Amino acid sequence: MSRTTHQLTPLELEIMNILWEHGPGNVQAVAQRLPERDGEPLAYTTVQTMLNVLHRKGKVRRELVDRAYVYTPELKRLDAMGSAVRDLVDRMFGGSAESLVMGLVETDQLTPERLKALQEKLLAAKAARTKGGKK
Amino acid sequence: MSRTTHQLTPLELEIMNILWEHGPGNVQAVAQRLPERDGEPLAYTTVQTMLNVLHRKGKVRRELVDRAYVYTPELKRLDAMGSAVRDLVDRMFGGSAESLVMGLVETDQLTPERLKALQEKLLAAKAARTKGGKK
DNA sequence: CGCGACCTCCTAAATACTTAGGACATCGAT
DNA sequence: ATCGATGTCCTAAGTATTTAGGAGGTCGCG
Repeated sequence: MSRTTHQLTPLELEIMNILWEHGPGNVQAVAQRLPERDGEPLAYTTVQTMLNVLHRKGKVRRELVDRAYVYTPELKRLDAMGSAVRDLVDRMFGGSAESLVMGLVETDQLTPERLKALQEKLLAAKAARTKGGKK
Repeated sequence: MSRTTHQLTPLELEIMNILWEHGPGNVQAVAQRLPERDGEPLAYTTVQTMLNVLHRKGKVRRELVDRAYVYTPELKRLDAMGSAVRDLVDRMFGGSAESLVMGLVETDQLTPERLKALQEKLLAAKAARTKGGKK
């Protein structure tokens, strides 16, 4: 067993983001939504190559529709988030998620006030889920 | 101008972590603290190369002591944290720090309860700082 | 003095990531 | 039937990252 996590590379992630946000699409759809690189868009074949890579790695599924393949995310966004965050927490914050949140505050990316509001919302949501809820 | 941020690569970060935690050190000190790779430690010269790279990039300063260079972090840990987190937030959470915290909870890396405790601590600290404090 | 220990610098090579061109197939329209 | 648009596959090359060997310098010791 080697690296089970197989973190997404930057460009792979950009493409997955497009698929997660706009739903399944073909090469053209993805290419159109990718932001330009130094004023020039990425070549069609470049995007295609990346989608191929993603497919080979099992991160997307594909299906022939008309002439072109339509790519659909296989990897769940939440799973990608989970491992990306875990990765950062391990590398940079000694494995402590709390440290990451503190870091967010210390580097002025989040104020304690906003954190409080968010936390209350999350707690409320959890309470609701526990009491009434369908899981 | 190209990439101003110049994110640290994984191995660069590992080395910076050692320097941040244990203070300035020479190649040997760093090499000893790096965990093994597939059962074998990294070669002395490999560590040296990395320290060279870090030096060329201005992330560390170095100073000849006796025979060997002693490397000292130039980049502040907080700055590295800041840009690593900002990077993740941008790539994965659409620029929203709150989304990152939510992600932490959704992926079971942090409970709302622990978040609450943390948030209270942070608010208290801030209040103290604002009222009495130095800084 | 010559040797081993220790260290630096230079250089190269393996791997991973990004980028993209060219060959070829198919469909629809001229 | 040919042409252009569109799409795939294969392949290669550029760049970044990681890994490490070899040449050569200096110091202390027998």
